[in-house]
Amino acid sequence: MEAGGGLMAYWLFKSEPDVWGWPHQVARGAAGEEWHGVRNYQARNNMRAMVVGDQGFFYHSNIGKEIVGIVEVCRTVQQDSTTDDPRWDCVMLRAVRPLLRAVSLEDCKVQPGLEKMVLINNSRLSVQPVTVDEWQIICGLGGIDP
DNA sequence: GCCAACGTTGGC
DNA sequence: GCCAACGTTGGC
Repeated sequence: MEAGGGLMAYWLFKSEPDVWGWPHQVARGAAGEEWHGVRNYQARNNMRAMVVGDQGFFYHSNIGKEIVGIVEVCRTVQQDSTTDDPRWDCVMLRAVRPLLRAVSLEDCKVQPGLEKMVLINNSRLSVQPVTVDEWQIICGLGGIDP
């Protein structure tokens, strides 16, 4: 699997918008920003599986509880610069585009085809996989082409 | 602000 | 390796 060639993978990244929200991410521009601070093995392992070019939803937890934009992995994992603990590393993400309409957690819960979303069934996982079908459904709800 | 769910830690 | 205690997340 490689950027531009192999299979595209999809993900979802959660952040509390008062700490790090979509506007912060957009302000970083093409340079992107480390998705640091993850201290959970499952979330970290998901990041380890990412390649440059993978796409992700940007979700606002706690405040809003909605998917607001699309990000792209622009650097594969390396040590999380906010800790010396070698267990934790992170990818770099850049904002790609906003959804035309935010897609809320509630929208996802009632939408046929999203019953198995990790967002709904494992709400505490901060970096989670999204299936192609889920990606397409949510892009549709968000008013953009997948 | 509450609390259920879940992940991590550390004593044994 | 088990499991009780503890801390955190995040929806409500």
